[in-house]
Amino acid sequence: MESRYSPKTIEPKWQEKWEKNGTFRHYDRPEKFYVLDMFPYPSGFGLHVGHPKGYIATDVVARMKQLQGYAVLHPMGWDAFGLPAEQFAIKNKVHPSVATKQNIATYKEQMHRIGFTYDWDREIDTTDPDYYKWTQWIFLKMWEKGLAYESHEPINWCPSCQTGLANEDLEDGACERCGTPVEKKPMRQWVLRMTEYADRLLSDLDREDLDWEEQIKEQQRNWIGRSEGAAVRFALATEDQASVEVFTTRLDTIFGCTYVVVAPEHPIAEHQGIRNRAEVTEYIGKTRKKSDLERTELAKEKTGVKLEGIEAVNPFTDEKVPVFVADYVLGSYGTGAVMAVPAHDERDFEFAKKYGLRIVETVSGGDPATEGAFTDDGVLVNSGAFTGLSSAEAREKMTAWLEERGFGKGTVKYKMRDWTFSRQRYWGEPIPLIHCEKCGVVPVPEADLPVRLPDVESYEPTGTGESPLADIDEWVNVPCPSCGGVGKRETNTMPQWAGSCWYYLRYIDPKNTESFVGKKEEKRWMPVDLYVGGAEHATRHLLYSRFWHKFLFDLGVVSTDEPFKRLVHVGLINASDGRKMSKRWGNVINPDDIIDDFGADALRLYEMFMGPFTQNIAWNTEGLVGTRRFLEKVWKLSPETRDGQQAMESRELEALLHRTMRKVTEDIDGFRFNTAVSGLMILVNALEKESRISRAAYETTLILLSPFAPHIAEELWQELGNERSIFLGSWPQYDPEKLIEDEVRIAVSVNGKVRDTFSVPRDIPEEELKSQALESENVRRHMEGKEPKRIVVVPGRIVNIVV
RNA sequence: GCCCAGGUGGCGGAAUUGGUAUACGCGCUAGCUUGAGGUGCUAGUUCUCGCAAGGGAUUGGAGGUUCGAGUCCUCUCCUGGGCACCA
Repeated sequence: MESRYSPKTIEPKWQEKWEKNGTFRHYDRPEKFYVLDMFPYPSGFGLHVGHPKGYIATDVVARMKQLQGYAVLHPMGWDAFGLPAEQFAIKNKVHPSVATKQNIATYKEQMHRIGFTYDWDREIDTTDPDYYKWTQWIFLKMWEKGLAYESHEPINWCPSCQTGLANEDLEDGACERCGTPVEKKPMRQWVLRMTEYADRLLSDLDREDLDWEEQIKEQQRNWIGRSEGAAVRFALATEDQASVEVFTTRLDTIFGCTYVVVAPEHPIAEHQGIRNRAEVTEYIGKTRKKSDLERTELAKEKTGVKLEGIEAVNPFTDEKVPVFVADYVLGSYGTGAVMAVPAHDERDFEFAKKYGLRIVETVSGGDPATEGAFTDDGVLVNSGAFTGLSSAEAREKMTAWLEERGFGKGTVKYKMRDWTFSRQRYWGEPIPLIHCEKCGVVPVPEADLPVRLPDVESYEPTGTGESPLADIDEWVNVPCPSCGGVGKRETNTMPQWAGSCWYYLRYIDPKNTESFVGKKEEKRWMPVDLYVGGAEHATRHLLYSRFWHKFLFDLGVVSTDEPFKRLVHVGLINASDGRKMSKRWGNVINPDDIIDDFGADALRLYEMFMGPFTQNIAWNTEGLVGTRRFLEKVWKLSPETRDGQQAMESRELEALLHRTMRKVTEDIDGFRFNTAVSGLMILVNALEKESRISRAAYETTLILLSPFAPHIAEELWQELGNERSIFLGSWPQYDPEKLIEDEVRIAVSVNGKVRDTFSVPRDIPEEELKSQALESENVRRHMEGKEPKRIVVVPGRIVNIVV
């Protein structure tokens, strides 16, 4: 065989054969392995070389797992609802589904060329009514259980996208999509009670069978933001016996509370007893107009207004303290009111200085007069009966004291908010509810699902808090399913993240019309054994889907309470200039071009070899030369060596072969693809130097290579005369006995510095090793005639002579 | 400010977990091959002194533990990511 290595011919050939023969659909094997990628949003720009990195990794794993005998489920689909398709529709007056279909076709074609093992019979598309029917169904279940509620609280509003946003959709107080600063806007919206699950979302992160990277778990912990503290009721010194409940994590400092602050949204700011009403109203009006960004970043200078005529009573001291309204207190966290302790809180300290308020030290350790607030724990002073206790003891005793007297109780608060779930846009799942004048909110009956997205004249957002759907009278006006009276459909749609909350369940049983997933199928495949995707989803998709999954678990329709057993995040591939790959910078590299020049196998190998998988890395097309050269080397390995004779490997080469079996297996399992590839390179370099290789060794090498470079491996495999696919063979298992080499290289060091090395038989006695070490000329020179004080021998490694 | 991750050749990066630092690959240098290209082949390549043998230095920096430290401990500097007036 003298043919040249031509990926252009062999790659499409095998892709087609695998697909036709169902090479990767062996679902009846006893042991299952479910390996999942975060499915992409099919944008109009197509894939760049960064996108497939994670897909290649899961494909490598999927291929190895299949060779190891598992039934492997490896599906792909499209998270296709979202703003870009809608914006494209507005501009070009085509239905978003048209552009979406085109984009999906492009993505799919690009993916095909890379040679993935996806089962396209299980392909799903979140915008398909047969799919979103079940997204709507799950929403209705949540509504039934009281987890979806209508709210009129001010929400994040992006004036450019003209839609409400969830907290998770913000980046530094701006819209994550378009960068426009977000405003607070009171608006009717649907909200999911995610906080109900906060404690479980947090504590289950510590489950031992949840094999997630610490980094991602930590991000979720921070996002959920659990604080233990106390809610304390401060009575108001007013006639109506009103009170303000504050939340604090530092109850131990309460004797130093010299005022109380409420957020501008707090109802007490409307209290009748306020004498400077005009001033307060003006202040609140001003803060309302500020964006979150302004309220945080720019408001370094704290502002506030004293509520004249209102005083709060500290339950511990019976002392009356003034009450302020100030926007450094957030209405959306805790109780929207805090007890201010300037001596032990930096924010309160700053505010107190500005407004000339008293500063009372109650924890020793600092000096408020000279050093500012002392925020550490310490020993209590000026704290009545609690003086002398440590902060921790005091918190415990003071909480008990509160609870006995009914002034408050120990509480836990979370930073995470409920999920603002409605969008005032077109291209999303319609929320399947009907507003009836008589019955209120009525769910669309299950039999009437899906509620399909109707065609509209204009996709333009209305900006009124309703979606463009509101203009379609014949769609909006429906009889109430409950009383038959006049009803109007809910016109808000679900957010981009809805469809991805449960898609991994649909792959398991994608054609089921009776249920979102069959019970038997669900039990067979869940949980997902390996999930790979971008770290940017740590506090969004990965939180949302855990929330939905736990809900489905409580509902009894799924059998696991965590969806993803093992999670690994993929490091980004940036452009060679270090920036993100983007149309905007003109630095995008298309995988099609790389495949044209180097082949899919070279691309796959390179992306795995570039560097540690989870790390961000800059693209470098020059590097592909190396993986292409490597494949050429593999290609040439065959002619001289496949002579049908029973060649025998040297003990040394055999050891290398078995070490490589172990290395490649363990490295793939551990996501150390870069070192797995380098191990393969070392093996091939060694084989290249041999005049003859046994068929067994050659086949083993091909199998080890096959997950990374499947096309060339399959081609060479079948060149050998094998008729079944290489991927229907079995993964090699190393023999621990053969890992060990007979000869070992020993280093000799004098005082820790290596002075010589020599080879000895592995089981040489220690004494002999010592004497051989002392014979070395160079070693003796460095001993300078001195007697060894001590000789440390590490068998098989090193002899260190101490003089 | 808080929480993660990480600093190793010209570059991407290895290092059996305390035992020969710089594997593997890119690039570079020299040579071969080709009409010409390089996605071909051979040799060399941490820096530094030396013709060589060999010496010295070196894993962001400073200390420490140890026969022995990239790896462990203390302090410190820098980079990337996340959170951030969360009481």
